[in-house]
Amino acid sequence: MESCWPEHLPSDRKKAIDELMKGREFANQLKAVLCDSIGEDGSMPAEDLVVKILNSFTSTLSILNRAETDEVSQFPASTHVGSPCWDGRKSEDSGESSKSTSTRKDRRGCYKRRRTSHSWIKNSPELVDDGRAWRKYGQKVILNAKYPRNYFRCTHKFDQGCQATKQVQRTEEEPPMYRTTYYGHHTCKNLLKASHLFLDAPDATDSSMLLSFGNGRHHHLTNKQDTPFFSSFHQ
DNA sequence: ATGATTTGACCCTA
DNA sequence: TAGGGTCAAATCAT
Repeated sequence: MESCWPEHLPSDRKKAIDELMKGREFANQLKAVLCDSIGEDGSMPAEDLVVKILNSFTSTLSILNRAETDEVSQFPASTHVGSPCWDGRKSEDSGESSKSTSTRKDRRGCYKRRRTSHSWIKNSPELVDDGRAWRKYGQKVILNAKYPRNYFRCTHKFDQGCQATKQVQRTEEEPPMYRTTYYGHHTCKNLLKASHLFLDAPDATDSSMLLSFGNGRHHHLTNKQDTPFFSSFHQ
């Protein structure tokens, strides 16, 4: 498998940083070129794109630099040994048996600190499809929040080891507002859905970017999965 | 049959 | 200990 990142190779990291700095420099130059050639009408999607690229470079560089100093012990050493580096939870090699309380206890130490990982927030009045395949894995009622928070991970977490997750929470503002907090970057190859977006052919049956927002811990719905979804494409 | 969602329990951090 | 993040069995949808 090509799952684990070469995080323990400082020389590779240096090279990666070097390459990223070069890339950022090139993006800067590209931006300058674009600024020269773009008209005065104010709309410059290309420059917008460049800005995003630059932000991406900058973020990645800061992640790498930070990791060099204080994220050395981000992952428990045991997770690198003989188990998938992205989780290492399934350590019950004794087959099933489970059911006992001891299997739950095995989760000890498996959580990572959220604070140290890179994140960014996106607010939107609608639930917009970001072109990625997400899988909902949890929902929590948050203190002092009117709406529950929804937790998503990348669908390819286990088959490609993609670490990306996101949280979506509706704010209490009058025009409904959805705050999406992204954690980590996608390392998976997931271009199928993205191309679907550009084709603008939602097929009506596969608008898989669906989020649910109940009013609390229990949805007061007639049926369990009657109407718990909002389609991001319905306008 | 397979994959996604729901939801209560578990576990970690502050 | 409370609040929040994650797991995983049960359930639902395709």
